[in-house]
Amino acid sequence: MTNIVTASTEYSITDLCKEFGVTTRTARYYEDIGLLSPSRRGQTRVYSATDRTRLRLILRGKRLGLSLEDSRQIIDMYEPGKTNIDQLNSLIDAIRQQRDKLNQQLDDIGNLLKDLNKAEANCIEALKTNGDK
Amino acid sequence: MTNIVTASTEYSITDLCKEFGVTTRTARYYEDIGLLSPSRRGQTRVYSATDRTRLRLILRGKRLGLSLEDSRQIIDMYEPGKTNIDQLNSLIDAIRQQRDKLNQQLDDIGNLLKDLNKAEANCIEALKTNGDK
DNA sequence: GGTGTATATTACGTTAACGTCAACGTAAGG
DNA sequence: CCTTACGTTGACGTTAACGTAATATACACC
Repeated sequence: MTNIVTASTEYSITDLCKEFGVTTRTARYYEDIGLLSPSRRGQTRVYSATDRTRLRLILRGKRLGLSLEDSRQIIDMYEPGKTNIDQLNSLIDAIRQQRDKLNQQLDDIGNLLKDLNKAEANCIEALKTNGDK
Repeated sequence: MTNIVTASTEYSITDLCKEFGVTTRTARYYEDIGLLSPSRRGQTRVYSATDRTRLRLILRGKRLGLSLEDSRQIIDMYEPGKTNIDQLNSLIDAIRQQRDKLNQQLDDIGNLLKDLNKAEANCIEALKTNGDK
């Protein structure tokens, strides 16, 4: 696999996908919608460390329930390219909105964790009293 | 709206939906798939405090990116009805899995918040240097 | 030289979670 | 009595995010 000559940091599509537990279809789909843009050796896709990072960020977003468009927006925040003042301001706005969502999630997770603890305690209690039969 | 005679804690579909910012279609859909089961006054749905709570939990789940099936599972954890030992054990297992997911999310949120802070700092910096023009 | 194994493109299929009509019933108000 | 507001049940439509199958190319191995 991993070519020896150009070994710097390149990944075949299957290697990269195996690493992250996604299918090749997924990687190609992300390319279709412009979330990834690996270079090509002939026809074959060659993924760089940058591509890998982007995929990692996308999947992190998915674990948080973000849409691919949300992830795209967030990833774009890292390499702004924005020069216009209006763009910068709306970017800051977007950042704050995402942060608000995340803080709401933090709150929700805290509550849900409490609920789960109670539920677990109930189960364990039920198991004890049930063990007496 | 809110009937005066039976005012204990009842909600019409529109009232409940307005409160949570969802459409009536959503509430009816949740009923279709068995996530809500309001009582009826004639044909008309009457939502109780319990129904309200369930809706609240569903929406909390959504904010965390859970599927409706995940939310159903979690809500079922609160009123176990489980009597069988095997059921109790698999329930505990489910609880732990959900908790693992939540801890992963906590980790992800922490990292993402850091990233957003950096991005914001970059923006503000760019605004300063841009302001000199 | 056949037999895999990885790659590609194209294209139709699928699932969740609703949106969006349409068509109708009913109770209240002017 | 007519309108307005809110309620009901269908039922087809829609979007995101892939799954899946068909077909074709290229390279390694025995």
